[in-house]
Amino acid sequence: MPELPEVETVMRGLRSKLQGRVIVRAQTHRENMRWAFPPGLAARLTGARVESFRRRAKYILMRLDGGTSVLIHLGMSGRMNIGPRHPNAIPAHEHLTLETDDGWRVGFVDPRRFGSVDLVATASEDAHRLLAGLGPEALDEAFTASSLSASLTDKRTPIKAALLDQRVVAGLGNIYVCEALFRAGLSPRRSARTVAGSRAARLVPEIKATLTEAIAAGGSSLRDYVQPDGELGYFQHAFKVYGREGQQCERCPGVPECAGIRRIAQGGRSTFYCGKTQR
DNA sequence: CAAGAATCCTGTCAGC
DNA sequence: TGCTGACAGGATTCTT
Repeated sequence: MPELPEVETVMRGLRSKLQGRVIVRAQTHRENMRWAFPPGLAARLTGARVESFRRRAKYILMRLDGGTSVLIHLGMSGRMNIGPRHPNAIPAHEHLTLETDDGWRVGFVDPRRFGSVDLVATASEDAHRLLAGLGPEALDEAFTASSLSASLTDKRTPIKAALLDQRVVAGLGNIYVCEALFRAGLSPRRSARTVAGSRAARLVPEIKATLTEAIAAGGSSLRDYVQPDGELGYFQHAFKVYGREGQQCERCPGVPECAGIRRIAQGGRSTFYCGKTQR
């Protein structure tokens, strides 16, 4: 379920285990995920020292010495697993394995293979084709009500779809869009251009709070962002509307005219919302 | 050009 | 228990 908070938490987990370490061994176990791995990926990783990490939208950037960064996207089903180095067989759907000089083994597992790995020059990371068109980071101070308003002004698409568009704001996915719209009291069906203005002023702080709270939940529930089973980054998080079709929302306790949380399809994806409090 | 649909792939789960 | 179909948190690419 990698949206911004999960990717952030996975990135922090990788940082806690890999930053400053030397990769003594790297192996790919197929030639591609969503796209072909870049030529020489394993060779470039082998012997490299991991300098630092950062996240951009739902991408993780791992900077190596020598001026190369590894660009990682977890897709829909991507996970990072870490554990003591061992000689066992490759786990199912593990496509990339790294081993560090202090005895850890990191595996990138992605059954659905919508994830990706690429190399990019550290000095020009943001010029990579996958990053170049991204909008402002959802948690960056450059993402404001006025900046959001400006990008929604002419959009007739539903606000739900607009917020999923990474060119409008980077990092949100289906779950947190639903959650943020609920908190802001805005209908996911509302035309995006009608959110420009005062409604955007209500929405932006809720987007940020939703994401910040989710990241905090990950940070507080996981030691070094690593689960006991070695999986990085994921955590239990209670959603207010996502996945709660038919349940009473927290704003309508005992309100008879509230039909409960609805589920509709928008652009082929499920949207959850309260028809009474979200307008 | 904007917006919606199709698409990549496998696992899981509900229903029969 | 086993089969089938729907669906899944993404984002690019293709069509309209």
